[in-house]
Amino acid sequence: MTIKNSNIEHFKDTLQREGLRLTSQRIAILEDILASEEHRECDDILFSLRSNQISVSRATVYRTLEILEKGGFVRKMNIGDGRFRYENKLPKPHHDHMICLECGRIIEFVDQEIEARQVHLTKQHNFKLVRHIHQLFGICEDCQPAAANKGV
Amino acid sequence: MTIKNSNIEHFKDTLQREGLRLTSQRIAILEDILASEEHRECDDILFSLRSNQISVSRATVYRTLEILEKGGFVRKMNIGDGRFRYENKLPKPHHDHMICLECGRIIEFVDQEIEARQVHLTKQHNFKLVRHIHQLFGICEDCQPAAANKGV
DNA sequence: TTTATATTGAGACTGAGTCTCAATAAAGCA
DNA sequence: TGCTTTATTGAGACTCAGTCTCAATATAAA
Repeated sequence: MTIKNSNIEHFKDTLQREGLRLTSQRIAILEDILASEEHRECDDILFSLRSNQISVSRATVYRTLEILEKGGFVRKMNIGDGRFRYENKLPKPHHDHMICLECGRIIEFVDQEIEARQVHLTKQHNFKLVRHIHQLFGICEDCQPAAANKGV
Repeated sequence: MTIKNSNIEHFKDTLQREGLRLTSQRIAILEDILASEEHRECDDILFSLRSNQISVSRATVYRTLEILEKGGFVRKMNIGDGRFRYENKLPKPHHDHMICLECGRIIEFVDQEIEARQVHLTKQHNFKLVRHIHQLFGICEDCQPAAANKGV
């Protein structure tokens, strides 16, 4: 069985457990997300589907993204510009993001020391850690000459 | 000179440097923010002003918040719910936030090891760090019994 | 004062995301 | 296979935070 098919099977199980139905739209959206490594917003996914001659409504994309997020297939993230982005979460271990302020490029990172400090700090406050966001904003390698010319 | 007055003076300088005018609305908004230690959204500030019989339009609050943010008087933050919050930044050293998913309470924290690791990680990627967001979401001490009853 | 122009307020507008509801399509069952 | 129940879909109305417009007003400098 291919990885893709095993994901579809896993999705099927998730839906069944929740009393939800397996529809062609839901499968198309999941497949589109599995095929991308980007951090996309809803409309990016919608247009990607359309470019493959798959017509799904915006409402259905939002609804399906919610199911996929709850099921752990997708990670919903917010880089502070007021819009949400979604990334394929399936084969990936936990990571955080560096975000280039010039070009929007996203670099993933993970650091065990930081993870450990977070646990330590929350314990100090008797705070039960559920999840976290850690985003480093700056200028990526490729944009540094350009940014310097603009006086950043 | 009081701390409050020195802040107003500082604000006056900032405005002058930018060719902006000192208006009663701008002073009222700055004073309201200086008087609060909370992480508030625009409307909270607006209603706080109104409760002091100060009438300012929403547009002016947004416009002034932008000036205050650029001038380093205010920190604009996003806790992932699609709305922006503003906090008085003046007397405060840098810090990050733990956010209670139950009650919305915000606990400030700072950790030098994490700060150092961030610098280290960005250097590895030749990424020029400008600012960062680090938010720990979970259940605060006070909400843990309540959350347990709800099966969280 | 007078003048030039920055600022304000009211409300129109924008855009991401949600909701509504009639039409459609899964899924279980006979 | 066809029938029935009910979850899902699509289109577009709606919401809500935040932005923009523009005439009226207020500031600052002369």
